[in-house]
Amino acid sequence: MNEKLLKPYNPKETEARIYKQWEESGYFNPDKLPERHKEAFSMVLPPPNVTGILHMGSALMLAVQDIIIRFERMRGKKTLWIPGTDHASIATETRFIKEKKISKRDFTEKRDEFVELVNDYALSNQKVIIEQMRTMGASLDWSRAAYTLDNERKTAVTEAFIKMYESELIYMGKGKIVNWDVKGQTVVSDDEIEYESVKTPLYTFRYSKDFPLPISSTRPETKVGDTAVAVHPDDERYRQFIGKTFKINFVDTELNIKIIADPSVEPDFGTGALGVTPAHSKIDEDIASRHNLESVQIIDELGRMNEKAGSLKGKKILEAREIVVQYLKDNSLLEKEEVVDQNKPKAQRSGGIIEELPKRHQFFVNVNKPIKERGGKTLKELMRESVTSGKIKILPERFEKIYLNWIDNLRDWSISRQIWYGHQLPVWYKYPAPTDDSTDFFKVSKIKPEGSGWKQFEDTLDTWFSSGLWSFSTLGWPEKTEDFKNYHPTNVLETAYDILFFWVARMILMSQFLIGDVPFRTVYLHGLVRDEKNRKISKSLGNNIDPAEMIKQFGADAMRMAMVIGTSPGNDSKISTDKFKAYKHFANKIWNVSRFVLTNSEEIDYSNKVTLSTEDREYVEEFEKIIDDITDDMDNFKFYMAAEKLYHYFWHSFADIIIEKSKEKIWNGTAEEKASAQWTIFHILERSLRALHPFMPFVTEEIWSMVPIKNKKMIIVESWANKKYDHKI
RNA sequence: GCGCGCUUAGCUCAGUUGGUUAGAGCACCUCGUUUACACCGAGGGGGUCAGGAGUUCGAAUCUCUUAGCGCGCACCA
Repeated sequence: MNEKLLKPYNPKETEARIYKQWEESGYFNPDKLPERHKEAFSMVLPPPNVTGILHMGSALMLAVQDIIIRFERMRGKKTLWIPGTDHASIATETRFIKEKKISKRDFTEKRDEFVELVNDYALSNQKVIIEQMRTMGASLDWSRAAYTLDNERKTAVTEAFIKMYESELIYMGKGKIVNWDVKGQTVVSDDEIEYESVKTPLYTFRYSKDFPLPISSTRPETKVGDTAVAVHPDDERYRQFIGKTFKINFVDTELNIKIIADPSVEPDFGTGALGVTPAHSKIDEDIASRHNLESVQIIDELGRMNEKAGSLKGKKILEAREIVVQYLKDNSLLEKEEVVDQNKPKAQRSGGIIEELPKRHQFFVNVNKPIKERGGKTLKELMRESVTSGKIKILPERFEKIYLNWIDNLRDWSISRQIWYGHQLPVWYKYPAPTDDSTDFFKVSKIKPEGSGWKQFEDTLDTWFSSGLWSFSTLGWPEKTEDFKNYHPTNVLETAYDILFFWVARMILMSQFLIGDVPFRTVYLHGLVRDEKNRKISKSLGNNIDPAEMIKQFGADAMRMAMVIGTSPGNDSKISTDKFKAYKHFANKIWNVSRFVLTNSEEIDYSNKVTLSTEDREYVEEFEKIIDDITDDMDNFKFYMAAEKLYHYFWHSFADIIIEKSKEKIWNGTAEEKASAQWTIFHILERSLRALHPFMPFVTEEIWSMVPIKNKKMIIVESWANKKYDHKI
């Protein structure tokens, strides 16, 4: 009888020691697992950002994924779970600038110096995060740890970019409209925009007194960039004007407005006439390209009117709007002013206004281009088919519909960012760049091209470009490594639903094009963790529960159970300190039950037959049935269910009934009754510890070290509790 | 506009293909402490399963519908 057992369970004294034992055992590394582990099972950890400390969402994902990997390891799989961290380009750089109160302008000629500072900052954060992942008990193979910006991953990113460029999937958009984040001073993708619904005035007016048709706009200041008015071809009201061009003076700017007919115009919306601003609206850009209209940029990258805006030059957007509205009033051009609902686009990361404007030298991924190497299918089709064919299963299923809905509306992915911390594009040009964007002024290449004067493009890649390669870049791709052969496609991708498009979809895109296969078989999505008032946990609300603090107070096992129980797939979950407390009590319950069983039973030799009483046999059979159920739940990703069943069985059947009844038999029963009862409680405890291990690895490993079983190993590599996986001890 | 969810006990949520008296945790109430555990045990109260209609021998579960809440995408002249 171990003296440790006499005191209450103390996670603090136990966890770090156990984690060290696991690491020393090498069992996190599939190459060092015992013989019986043959069939490969792999997962990649969604790499946490190196922007700061671990949050509740990461704690949830670590808990769930570690449960999966420990379960499969016990079932005899050759398990690989790859850790890593994400440089999170835009997020890290923004955070660094804010925290250190640094201005990029001070580094105008010293980009390398700046990048090095950000990198130091990132790596020091990385250490903290990695340490916290360990405290969760995560059985990650640290020998294979990756960083999205390390050398191996740089090689993968460059290779991917060049391959995509050669297949004409990556192209340079020559003055194509981008989403410009005025505050963050960078281009962002469509997915990085959030919409805020606001009330805003909609003005209905004419450019000038003699202009025949009124138009409506919430942004009259952009109308100085108009080159056409579009009407529906069947609209009787305006048919007579189609094809005519009007020369007008609008707020001191000369405009040439051509009246065009385009079926995309809704006759019933507003006046049925649409002022076309080709430089500042993607829709208008499309109309303009159909009608060969001139495009005039009138807003600059600082969010001000430029020299093409005449007297408005230099004015901020809102100032310009006021001036224009005043002009309309002064000249009796304003016909109507009404308040309408509008979705105002904002940059998700910086919170800044998004302006649509044309920008040169920006790169895009074409999602509609047929790919020769992939049977003429487009990226969009490949992404779609991966799921519709059933090759990838998304759980819960409703997210498959959400995914497909997103694919159907997908536009080309803009991948250039005006951020310094990240993967610089492998694209070179002769300085200075030509002004006319002639087709071959740049070269795509791993290294600087021969000859003098070559300069690398300043821009870096969208951080999700490197994350998209994660399922195979972590396995050594583009090298043909053993790891890649053995572990790709990975089995399960477990992540939060809010990065389904950002990450999951991009991984499918990259893998389908570069590998010709899916990156994983099953996508299991968990929800967001919210506080007890159902608010999203965030720094600004100050409602952040620090996982590290919870682990200190209640132990990692309690933390894991609290994260998992009550958390159904794809649904947001609520967390409160009460929940941690409840499972801390449970850890102690397991401890106390073990103390009782181990002091009241002896070493079990499973080769010796014990004749069980009818009652005890029923207990054992009932237990086996429950373990079968739990195994099913695990197979179906119902971890919340499995955990709850285990909790309930262990406490309210095993402890409250079976153990209570065994006391009488052990203390006052016949020799047969005693032996039967002892065997039963020992057997159920021993099996329960195995079943509990994926969920509560520390306390079960600690107790296992005291359980008198012949030839036992650490519980982390023992067989799963299910009879099917029973092998003689 | 297109699409997807949710509404079950005071709170947080389960409830698989329709099948006895609808479950759990927390909270609450009563009783109990010399021998595994008060981080405990025994017992208890509490629900028109959002409203309505239908299918069925039978509906929390399937269909339609109303209301409220939430989410994704698109539009946003």
